[in-house]
Amino acid sequence: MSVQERKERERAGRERLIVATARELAEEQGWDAVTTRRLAERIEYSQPVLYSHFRGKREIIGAVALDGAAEMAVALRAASSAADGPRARVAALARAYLDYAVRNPAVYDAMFRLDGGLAFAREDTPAPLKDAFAALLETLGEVAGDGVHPGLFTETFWAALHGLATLTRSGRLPPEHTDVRVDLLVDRLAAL
Amino acid sequence: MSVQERKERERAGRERLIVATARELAEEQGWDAVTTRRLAERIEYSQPVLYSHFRGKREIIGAVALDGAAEMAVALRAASSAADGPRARVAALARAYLDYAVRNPAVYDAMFRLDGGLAFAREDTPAPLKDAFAALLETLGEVAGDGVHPGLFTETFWAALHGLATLTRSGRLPPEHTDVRVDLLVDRLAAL
DNA sequence: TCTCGATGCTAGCACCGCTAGACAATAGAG
DNA sequence: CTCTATTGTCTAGCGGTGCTAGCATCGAGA
Repeated sequence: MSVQERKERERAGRERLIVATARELAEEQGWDAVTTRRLAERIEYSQPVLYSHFRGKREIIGAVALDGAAEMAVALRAASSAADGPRARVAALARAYLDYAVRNPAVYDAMFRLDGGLAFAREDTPAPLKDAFAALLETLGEVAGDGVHPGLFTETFWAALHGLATLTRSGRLPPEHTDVRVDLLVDRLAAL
Repeated sequence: MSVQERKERERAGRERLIVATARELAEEQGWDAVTTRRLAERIEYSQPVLYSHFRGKREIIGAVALDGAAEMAVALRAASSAADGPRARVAALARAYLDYAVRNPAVYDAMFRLDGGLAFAREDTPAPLKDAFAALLETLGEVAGDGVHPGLFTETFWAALHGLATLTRSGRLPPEHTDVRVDLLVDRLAAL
């Protein structure tokens, strides 16, 4: 019986290794460089091993996305709770969000740009994704304003942040004055 | 001399055919399905012909993006000018933008999600891109509010729309209540 | 010690973007 | 009208991709 448990542990460890290595590789050289061959070589196993853990590359992206969501939720809550007053909390949250996107571009892509086969905004949405959204909601919900649904407000604010993050990183918005744009968003969108 | 002209015309015609066919194929089956082989087959030429017009697939995406930008600029100006008053103009503009993204998802991706090798927000930015941004600016600039740079305001508003468009289409935001989110954006962000 | 199932490997599929080099069509010279 | 030179297009192939069939090896339990 203990043999089986050891095997399961080893298997779980290898799965974590795959996900961590995929993330590393993606952050180093971009997701296009994360090929099954390169990934297999880095973990020192053959390609088919990857397929005994994940259905395919998509699921690996999904796994990285879930890790990232949990991480981001922590970062968002930390930033928000370190600030005093609604205005400061919202501003800190927004900055933390964009900061995470800049510091972890590949993970951000896995979460919000690439197809990781994950369900969003549904009952069967994985817990880490729900929790990351909850982290946004906790701070943004209190500045939604009268008669505005907190969830819808959070979604809208999130979309704006996402637009800034993606357009800036792809070079479609100039990198300067990002803070001005964020301030604009915070000052106008939040009902303070 | 006239022979040369005829050849140039034919060449230009074929180039338009390539771009139009790439766009068709992308709208029908997504950009992943736009392979050089399939594209070559549809235009009834061999693959290398594509490379005598474009450096590679990226440039073809860029060409589709430029067509789309010109088209979108027209749509935005039409929507805006058909509305009375700043509030209505901004709302019409926002709806037209999202409407274009929904109706032409592949073109939208070519413009704002994929890498078409185009320069954004610079002096050497292609005219159609500049003009599409100008179309946004014409309407949004007048509601930027005192002391807010019209360009920066337009960028921020655009980013918010882009976020809504991409998150909704990728299933990360539920498709319902899009109009509520847009109204929120218009009412709060614009200084009316 | 032997058997048998689990596990990881090699090899290969169909497809990708892209290109070298052979070949055919055609414009211009004589 | 013929010949040559150039232009244009094609076939074939390179190294890569995600993914999988089927074989070999290893180790647990009898």
